[in-house]
Amino acid sequence: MFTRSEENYLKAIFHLQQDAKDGVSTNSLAESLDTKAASVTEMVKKLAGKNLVSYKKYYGATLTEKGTEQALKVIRKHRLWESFLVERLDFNWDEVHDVAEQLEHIQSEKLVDAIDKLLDYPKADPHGDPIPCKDGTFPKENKSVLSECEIGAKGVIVGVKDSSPIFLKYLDKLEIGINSNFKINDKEAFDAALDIEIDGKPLQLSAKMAANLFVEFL
Amino acid sequence: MFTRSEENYLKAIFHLQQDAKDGVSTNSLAESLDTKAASVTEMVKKLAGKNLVSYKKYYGATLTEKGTEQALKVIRKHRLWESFLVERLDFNWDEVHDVAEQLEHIQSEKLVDAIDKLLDYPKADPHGDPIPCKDGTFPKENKSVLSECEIGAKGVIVGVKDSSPIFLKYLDKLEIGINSNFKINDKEAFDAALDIEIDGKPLQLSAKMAANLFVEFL
DNA sequence: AAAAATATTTAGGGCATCCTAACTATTATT
DNA sequence: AATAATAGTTAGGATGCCCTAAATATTTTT
Repeated sequence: MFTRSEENYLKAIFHLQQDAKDGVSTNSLAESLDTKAASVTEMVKKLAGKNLVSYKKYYGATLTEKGTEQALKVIRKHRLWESFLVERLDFNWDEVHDVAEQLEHIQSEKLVDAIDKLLDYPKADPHGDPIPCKDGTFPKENKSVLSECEIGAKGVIVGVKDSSPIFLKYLDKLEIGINSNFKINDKEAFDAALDIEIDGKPLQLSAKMAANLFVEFL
Repeated sequence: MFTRSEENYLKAIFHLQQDAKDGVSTNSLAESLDTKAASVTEMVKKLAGKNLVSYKKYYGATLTEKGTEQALKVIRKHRLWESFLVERLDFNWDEVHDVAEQLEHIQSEKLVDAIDKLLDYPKADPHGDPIPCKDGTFPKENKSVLSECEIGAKGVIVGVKDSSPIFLKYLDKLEIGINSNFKINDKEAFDAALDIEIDGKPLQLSAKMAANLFVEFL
């Protein structure tokens, strides 16, 4: 139906759209796809021709409904495969991304659905990112950023904002993971570091760390 | 490491090499890859340049050791994925081929090995084809073609020669599958049809059917 | 062994995706 | 508002893999 390249562009546009409210810029797409602006312009035109994005010269691209649908299918596959790798094949959460980037392009609805069923319809991937439902809707989420929580807040880590291996491995080292319990004891006035307990163990978390952890309250 | 197209060529050459003892012809490759002879010539030259096949103009192609190794890796992946689809995702044996054709190109040794382990190191895929070991050797096989067995022979179906959905579905209809027991009661002089019992149920199998079933004796 | 049939290769293009370099539009600075 | 800086587009070319048509080699037939 769509080429691998087209799917990658749609996915990238979808993700960049989440932050920036206007059209996704050529340069940001080029950076996120590790390609050059000229290639992006070309592809975006092609996608516009297929009614997957709407595109106005010099003003960036936005996914159409059709494009969003397709992007979500790819993201769904990516996150389901990541879940499968961790849940069933004992991959660590910092080593699933590249493989999932390949697996997300496998064309077989039957296969995705079977993986979904095998995992008992998971709501989130190993990084806590929500897995789109078949119909393109997202499961309801209710998460906050740890750095924005009040002193005294208690809850559970439910996701990471940054999924880079370097961050994930650091969390492993600190024994912080999805489902870890936390309680914020204090926040340093100087650098906004948190005095926090994770699964009962007290430690300090830098503001940058805390800004990349999603939590839910108990 | 290698492109999808290169991998497909290597695999096709490997399979065609099994029958024909001299080099694999341009035309047979073109047919089996559903492409044109001119494209084959071009690609075979490219593969020869990479030392994956040895090629003499007008006399066909043969895999080098390096090419064989690579072909076996792809075949291993294909057969492991087919096994996974049937064993863990409840695919039927007639619907795994196309998906496995995609999955076989996923680049991740860790992934293949994990699937292998998950399935407890299977020796054969759902069609009874042997799964190459990691080191490129094949598990020992000891199978015969049903049509060449003697009257009175007893044993177990262990594989199919033809894996086309049309044949596989027909076998399903007749309730013949891998591990079915058989006993040859008679062979018709006229058309070599077999009077046979499959799992105790007597039926007639045409010579053509019998020629596409592999068996092992008890 | 010459002619006919078949198989293979070469020549010349096409399409998808990428690239660099040159040009143009938009945005930021003064 | 003019100029400088930045972002985006266009032009032209490269690569990988495919194609058709024409040329050539091999094999089969007579």
